[in-house]
Amino acid sequence: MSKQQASDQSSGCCAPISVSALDEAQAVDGAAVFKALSDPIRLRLMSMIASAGGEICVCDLTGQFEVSGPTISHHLRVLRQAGLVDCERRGTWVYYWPLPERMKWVSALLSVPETAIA
Amino acid sequence: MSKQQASDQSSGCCAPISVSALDEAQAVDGAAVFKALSDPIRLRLMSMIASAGGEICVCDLTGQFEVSGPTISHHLRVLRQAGLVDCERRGTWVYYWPLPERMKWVSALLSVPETAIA
DNA sequence: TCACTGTCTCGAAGATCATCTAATCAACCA
DNA sequence: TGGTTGATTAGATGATCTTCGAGACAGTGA
Repeated sequence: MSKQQASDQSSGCCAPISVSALDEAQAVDGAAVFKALSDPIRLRLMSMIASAGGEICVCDLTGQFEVSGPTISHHLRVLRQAGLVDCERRGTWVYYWPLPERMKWVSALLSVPETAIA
Repeated sequence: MSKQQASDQSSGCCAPISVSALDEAQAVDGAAVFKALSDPIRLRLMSMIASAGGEICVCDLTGQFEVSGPTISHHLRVLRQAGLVDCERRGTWVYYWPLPERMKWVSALLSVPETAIA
């Protein structure tokens, strides 16, 4: 598990898109993260994982949605491949936790400096 | 033009997803904005519009991409429907500008407070 | 070893999306 | 009025995505 990882542009952050335009590679990487968050179920999963204060068991996630287990598992894999979360099996259960660096990177991409508003 | 507007949750911002979990309505609204940004072409369009320092003509956008004019027009409509940009025809040309409030709302949704990292 | 629980993978069906060409609309100019 | 240019809309097509059921895998406990 947690073998595959998104391309590693998550650390060195680039300027917000409101300051300088993205090049194509940055756009492809950014779009992949936004695509991972573009489903209401995935966004709620991400939000539940991120607000859990550490980590959260899959069994605590599945019950919150009206879709089947395999579907939740699929959505979690998409979030994992986008580099937004990671996971680990411990005994019977699998635990997920957020990767804040990646979230900060995406958030900064969209941030609007005060100087850019006026 | 600029008739249709995204549902108006763009002003009053909710807590970041790393602080409290989203309810379903917030997730649907947020996912719609992320979906609009989930295509590399749309993300670059958004970035070019946001970094133009005011507004930008469609004719300055179309030439930057290897897809046809109607395709660019389609992507711009998606950004418009997500409430991320607005536009106006002036004479022969159509100009687009960013809506920073919406961008700030999305950015804040993903922001990671320092207290939440430790 | 065997049964059971929790989670993931696989393959298929239906829905949605990106893109194109052709046609239309809006503004300008001769 | 008719021609030209810039941009959007309409309709079609191929690709991608969401979801499910069935089955496989990992771990626990009798």
